[in-house]
Amino acid sequence: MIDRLEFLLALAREKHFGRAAEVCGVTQPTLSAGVKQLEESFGVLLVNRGSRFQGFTPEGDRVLEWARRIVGDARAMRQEVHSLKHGLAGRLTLSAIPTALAMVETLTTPYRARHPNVQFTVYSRTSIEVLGELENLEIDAGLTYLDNEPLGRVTAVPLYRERYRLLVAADAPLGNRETVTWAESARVPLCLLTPDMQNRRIIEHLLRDTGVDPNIMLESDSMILLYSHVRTGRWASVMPARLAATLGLTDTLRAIPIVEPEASHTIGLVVPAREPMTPLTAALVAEARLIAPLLSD
Amino acid sequence: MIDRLEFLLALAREKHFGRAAEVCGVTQPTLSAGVKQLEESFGVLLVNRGSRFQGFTPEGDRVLEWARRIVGDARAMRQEVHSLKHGLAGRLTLSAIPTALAMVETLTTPYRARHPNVQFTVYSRTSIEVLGELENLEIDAGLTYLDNEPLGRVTAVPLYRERYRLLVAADAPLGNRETVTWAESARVPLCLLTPDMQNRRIIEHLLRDTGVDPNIMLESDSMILLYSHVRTGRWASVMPARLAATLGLTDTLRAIPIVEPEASHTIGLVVPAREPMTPLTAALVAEARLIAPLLSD
DNA sequence: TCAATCGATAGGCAATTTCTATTAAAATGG
DNA sequence: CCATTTTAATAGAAATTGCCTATCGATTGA
Repeated sequence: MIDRLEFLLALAREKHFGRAAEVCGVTQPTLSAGVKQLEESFGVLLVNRGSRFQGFTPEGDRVLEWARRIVGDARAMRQEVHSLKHGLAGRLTLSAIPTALAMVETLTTPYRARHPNVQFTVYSRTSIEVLGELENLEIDAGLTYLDNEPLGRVTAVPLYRERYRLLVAADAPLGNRETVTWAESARVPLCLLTPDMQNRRIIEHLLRDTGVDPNIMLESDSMILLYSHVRTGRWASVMPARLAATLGLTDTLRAIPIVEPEASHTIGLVVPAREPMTPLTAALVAEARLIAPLLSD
Repeated sequence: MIDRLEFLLALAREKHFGRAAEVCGVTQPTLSAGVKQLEESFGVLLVNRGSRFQGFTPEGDRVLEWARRIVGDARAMRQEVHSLKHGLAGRLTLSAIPTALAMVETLTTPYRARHPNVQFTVYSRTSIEVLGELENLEIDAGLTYLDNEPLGRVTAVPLYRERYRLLVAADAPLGNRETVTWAESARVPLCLLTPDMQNRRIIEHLLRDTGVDPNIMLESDSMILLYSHVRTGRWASVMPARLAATLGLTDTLRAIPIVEPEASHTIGLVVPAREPMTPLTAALVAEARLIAPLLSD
């Protein structure tokens, strides 16, 4: 029964019988049969098919909702019983938006000190993907913006506020300034994240609000790629202050506060809104609540 | 998996492998094997055994807690999907304390008018049993005292307050009075419920508080039995006002308010504290909220 | 029209589940 | 103290279920 519900969850995120089967580690006929058995046991069609996956029926959507809950509870149960016997152990899977990747360490390092047997998997994802994966129980927690997109059924712990800096060589134009305006920044050729990233949309919005068309020379979904370009002193970028600080500034590279306006956005930990949480997730939320005051400015 | 968790729930309430198996419709070796498989899959012993059932281990208690939740959710899911297709249908199982049995009708009659395809099973139980059955998901809802024993993990809807009357023949001693005191009632030979019933304990307490040792001539767990005795005019009893009214008074039988003190206790609907509830249960709670104002005095 | 994609179906093998029958251990009762 | 009863575990057989490979039919797109 629970296996079948997992089939349904996989189908919801893959929207494709074959791929969903692969994710579940079974063959496509097995997954098809599993879904069909669910349908027979409920006496209702759950999936609209027409030689290909065409989404769920209304009943299917409801079952999906229950499946998330039941599968989540079953996992939490296993984890809790295991923790009772062997202490906190297992793997925490996180997804973080690229600009928050460098902050993950502030959570994982103290967590590991407390619970040395917990392993981590961290993905770099867009904020939309983070929420989708959270919804489908693909990940245990996410690090993303709390104050923009609607978050859905999650528990959120604010961690810090993202503020923006112009990263630019000291000898380049604007390189000697104490502050720059968004309008000035918009005139500099920039390296930014790709447009599917919310950080890019936020920054591009702030730049365009000045009435100037920004000049985006290079875009990537990798912060390392952006930084390695900026480090040469021949490119510039806009990035969150904490990230710039973490990446380290050379004497030729400056991170200049951008004003007018001094924009900021809240970044936080998001976990599925389940009560009770899995022990691993609960410990992560506890850790986040502990370190949040140390990060706020 | 879910079947195994049901085994565990049955074992929790029967405290006996054989009987639990029977309840689940399998043989004893099957249930034994099921529990053992759960233990193996968790890597922890769940049940203390020594040639007979000796309760659960701490881990077993935790798994039991999760099992209640998961099994409850699985049932709710089935019911909800069925309701989406065929409207509210199925069977609602209730347990009520004997003095509340006559009030069940005020809930079931309007419920049935709204949802004609729902069937009912109603048990007469002690208040302790009601809460136990609720805990183990044996019943969908209960009618019992809300203000005495601790209720546990339930949602409660107050319905009415139980007030006490001396049921006595008009030509018997005290039969002509407008009110009687508890002290006076304690001197009349009475028919009451058996001492395992909370109503009996409440009334006996009120009687004894006067300093008089009550004279309880006959006891039974059946209100019908008590009433049929009192109807002869040769016996007396103490019972809730609403119950006396429902049973009907003859011209030779009177229900006299008992004062000093004018005691009362709240009776209400209790359902498992689950969010969301099963559709059948949710509709019952809605009905209870509707009729509660009509019953309060 | 032809190839590719996608999901359903058929048939066979393997794993699992469940049953009956029996055993071992403990509790009960004379 | 011994015989009987009760209780749960075990062994082995039978049935069921689950999953895989191979294939088909339908749809899509070139």
